Amino acid sequence: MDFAQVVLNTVRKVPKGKITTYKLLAKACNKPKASRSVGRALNKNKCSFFENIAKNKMIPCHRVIYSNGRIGGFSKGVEKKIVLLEKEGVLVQNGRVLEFSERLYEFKD
DNA sequence: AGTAAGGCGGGCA
DNA sequence: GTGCCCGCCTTAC
Repeated sequence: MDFAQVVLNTVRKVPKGKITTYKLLAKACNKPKASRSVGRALNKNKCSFFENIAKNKMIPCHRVIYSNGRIGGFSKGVEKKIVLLEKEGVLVQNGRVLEFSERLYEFKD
């Protein structure tokens, strides 16, 4: 299993209405320092929700944000992710997730 | 409080 | 195999 695949599989575990961070994702993959690669892995897999839905992959990359509660750069479509987050019940304002810590989903196994 | 620089880790040319 | 790229994180100012 490739690291990227592990990451994708992990992101898929995030329930609707919840979010996570790259750091937690990296930690969940047993690579706590690979937070950067995590983001790259998602981008590599072209995690443009629609495309994933079409492929039945459903990788909610928009649920993955920074550790400081800010939205990442994503694929130049941050605002679109914000809309999706709001549709899932996650309020976002000024590029930040409201009650981010409470909505944070740690992969506590 | 916000901003700057450094460092670590995998993917890809 | 080497080097550069990045959707990051953390520490320092």
